[in-house]
Amino acid sequence: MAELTERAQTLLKALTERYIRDGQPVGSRVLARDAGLNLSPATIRNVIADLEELGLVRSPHTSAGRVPTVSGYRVFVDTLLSVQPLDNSMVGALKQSLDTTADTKDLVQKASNLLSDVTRLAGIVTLPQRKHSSLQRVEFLPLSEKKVLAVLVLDDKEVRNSILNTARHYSSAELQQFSNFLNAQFAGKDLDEVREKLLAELRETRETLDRMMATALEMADQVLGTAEQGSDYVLAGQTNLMGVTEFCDVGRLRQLFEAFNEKKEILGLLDQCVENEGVQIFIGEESGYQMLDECSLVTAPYTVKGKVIGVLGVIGPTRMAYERVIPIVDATARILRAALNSQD
Amino acid sequence: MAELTERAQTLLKALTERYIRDGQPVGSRVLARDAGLNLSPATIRNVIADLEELGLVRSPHTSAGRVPTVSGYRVFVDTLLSVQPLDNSMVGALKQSLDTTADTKDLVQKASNLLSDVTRLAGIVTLPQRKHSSLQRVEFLPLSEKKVLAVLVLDDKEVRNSILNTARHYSSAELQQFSNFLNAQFAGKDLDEVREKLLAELRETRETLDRMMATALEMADQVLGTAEQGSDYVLAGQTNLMGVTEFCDVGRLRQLFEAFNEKKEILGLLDQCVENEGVQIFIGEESGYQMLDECSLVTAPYTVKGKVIGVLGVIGPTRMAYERVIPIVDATARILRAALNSQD
DNA sequence: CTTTAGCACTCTGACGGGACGAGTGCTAAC
DNA sequence: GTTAGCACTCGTCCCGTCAGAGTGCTAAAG
Repeated sequence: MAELTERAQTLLKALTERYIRDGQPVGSRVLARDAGLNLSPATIRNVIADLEELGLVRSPHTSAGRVPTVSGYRVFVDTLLSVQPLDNSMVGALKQSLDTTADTKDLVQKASNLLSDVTRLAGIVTLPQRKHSSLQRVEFLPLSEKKVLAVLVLDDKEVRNSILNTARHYSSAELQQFSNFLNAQFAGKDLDEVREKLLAELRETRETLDRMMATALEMADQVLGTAEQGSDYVLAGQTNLMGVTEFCDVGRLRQLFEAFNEKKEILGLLDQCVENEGVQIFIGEESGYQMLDECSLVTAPYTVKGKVIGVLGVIGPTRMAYERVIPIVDATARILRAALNSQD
Repeated sequence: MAELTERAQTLLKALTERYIRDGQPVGSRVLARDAGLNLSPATIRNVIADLEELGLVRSPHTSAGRVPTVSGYRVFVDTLLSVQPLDNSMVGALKQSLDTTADTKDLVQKASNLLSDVTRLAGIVTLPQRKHSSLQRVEFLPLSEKKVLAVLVLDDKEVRNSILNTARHYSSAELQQFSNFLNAQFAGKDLDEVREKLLAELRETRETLDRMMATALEMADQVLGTAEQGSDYVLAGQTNLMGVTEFCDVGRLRQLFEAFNEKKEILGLLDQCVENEGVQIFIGEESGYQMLDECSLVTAPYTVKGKVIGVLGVIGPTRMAYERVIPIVDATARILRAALNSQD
């Protein structure tokens, strides 16, 4: 692949940019004017023919211009693209919209909106994976005759409560005891570590027949069960995709939206981006999911305390303005990280 | 309007049903076969001409069949419609999917999914209006140096927490005092009543300079502020609408989806249904919102302890199977009410 | 007076051909 | 290596035609 001549590269770049701009197959004539090289259309045609040979462009039909293929886009984003640095006012604006006072869920929602607003495409942000976060404390409050409210504090920004149905009534004092016991045992530990120890203790304690501890542990187990939600994401700005000419067909659009509802597959795809540091791009069928056929996905992971805990990105047509979208996704990831890490 | 002859009614009914069934303008020939009356197409045409005069049907173009107008639909649903009673197995299935263990938010989400799944249209459920519900208790927990977690228990199913940023650190003991004080004062009272008393006390207490009480009240005020979210709704199954032939145009579809995102207008519409007991129907432009032009909305309010606290319903094309949708909406409202009222 | 048959009329949608424009590939000349 | 010229191929747009569906009207039958 590296044996593309400089000229061929320039032309592929010009062609792709042009096609991204106005969505029409690009002919040799416009390319001659557009590319800056002082060449006649005929020469251009020769070079383009080579590109076609290599599978980087193709023509939709005999006498139309050329359109980048998936490989063409790949080369374009990997080696030809000149990303526009984000101007500072933009960064400021982004930062401002993600004020740090909100809780995690809010932040994620806002980040998603932000991405979709700024790119005019669909924004997607996974909820932070909390299984590696530590348990700060647990509280139990009596709610009614046979209901107990469990409050799980994960960190400064993340609190979850769940309602437990109990076999009998528990008094405030009893519950307080439970809380104290559990906090002494588990506070500060990782959630999955807690889970593990919990099960071990549960087995052991059953044998020693310490009713109170057993109950406390069972309760804790229940809470963790409900708290350990599967991963999920927040999507925003799907309607933006309806403006895109590629999806003028309702059938296509429907497929896409149904994929969004399914979540499983999209999540699988997003999971692949977790390892990769920095911006990652899936173009069209590269994703392996054919409902994202004419879509590209631009993602970046975000971290808390150095650990990657989620992914955010933008979904749009393959024909999207990568040079604009990439820095935006990148910046948003950094800003979200900053917002999540701020401990004020 | 009541001066429709029996025959005209029968024909309008047959025509509407037929049109709902297959979406094509209905001609006199099919109507002659379909309506059960033993009349020739020619006779039918005369009657239909009268209906057109009355504005109940219209033809899309000169030599097409007829289509019901909004007024036509109105007459149809108000006086001609024979709603199918829901068979019991269906009711059972509905009940089952709304198990009562979930919390309010979950229930609402599930109800919405249910509506959309069963009707194959879009389901919509407003979140319960909680401003008339009573405050069961308040708890404050220290979270970190200058953060306090406030837990607001509204009732057995509804717990909210919010994180307060405080001016200085408060100890567990202090916070416990606050909780006790507030619970003594306000537990069991309506939320807006609490709010009112709170403001009054706040003024008074400032003068007496009781620092502790003042702080407690201020905190409570903050919590109430965050807890009193504006009304909102949960929508499900929008993708179902993409299968509907009426919305084959992406532009239309987009308008509709953007209206869903706006929420304000839809909420305004739903609010109108709160007063009305039982199922209410908006057909097409009747709603007054032109983004719902070719849509109908079938709603029913749901209650808790006798008070209407929300609305649920279905959004679909005017050409929807009312006789099926109406009982489903009705039943779902009852089932949701049962689920919300169960106090086990 | 109501119902019906017959008929002319109108409109839509599908099909097909011709003109046009865009763009290519090839060849031969620079 | 580059370019101009030219024949060729498609896709699109614009009719004109034709069949089908359904109407409105009129005149006859019940």
